[in-house]
Amino acid sequence: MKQYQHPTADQITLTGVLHALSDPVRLNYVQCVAQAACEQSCGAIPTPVAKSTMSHHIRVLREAGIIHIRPYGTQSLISLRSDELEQKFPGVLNSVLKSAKNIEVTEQA
Amino acid sequence: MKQYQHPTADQITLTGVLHALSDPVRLNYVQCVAQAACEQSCGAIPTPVAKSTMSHHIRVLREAGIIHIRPYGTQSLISLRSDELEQKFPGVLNSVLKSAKNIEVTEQA
DNA sequence: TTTATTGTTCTACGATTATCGAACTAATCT
DNA sequence: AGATTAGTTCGATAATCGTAGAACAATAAA
Repeated sequence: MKQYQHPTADQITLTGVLHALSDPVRLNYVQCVAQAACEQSCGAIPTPVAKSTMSHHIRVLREAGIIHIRPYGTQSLISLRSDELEQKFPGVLNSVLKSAKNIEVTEQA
Repeated sequence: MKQYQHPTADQITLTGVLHALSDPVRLNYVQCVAQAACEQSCGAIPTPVAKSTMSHHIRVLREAGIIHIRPYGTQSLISLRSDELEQKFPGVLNSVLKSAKNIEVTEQA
């Protein structure tokens, strides 16, 4: 069974988190996972890039400590480490996701 | 008199802001400017890198819309565009700066 | 006018990053 | 057992990034 390494809370850094969220592909991905409010398989989320590129981005998000990956058969189930991030960097993830959501709405106007 | 181009509020992007803040040198710099609570000259803030590197970083912060630069004689006076950023991305800058400050305190423990 | 100060730009380098197609791996389905 | 599915890794490319020393530019001080 494939096992993924996730950083402990101590290993998560603010600049690492900001860096991971500063890429539009990754920010959009995290938004979609957040909106789903439950574990999503990798492929459940539409992506504008190749599968290999998406694997790369998901690895960046995992290594930054933003997502948790749970293997489930041939799928990888993704969830946000919201609680740990909120405890470590209060308000950062939530405010970023809210702003990203507002942008989405504004751009659809 | 040297004039600096600053992006308008419309031109400021969330990923641009996150990218600019994801570098430790720039995050530290923005923290120092925030703590000062008034315009600082470039050189008033200690930096761990060469002057030319710092000029580069300051340009990135300006182009991301995080800081405003006002030439003042041979100096450049730096201020945070806090209000505009708060209006556009509520809570993002403040929560990031608070977390950065907490890290600073924790690391001194 | 010359010198000093502050900060910028130029140029270059090494490292990192995002991208993708091809090939691969592990689990599940038939 | 073979085929399918989901996702990963490999290897390559091009672009971006952070770094710095040297040279420069604008302003102020002497």
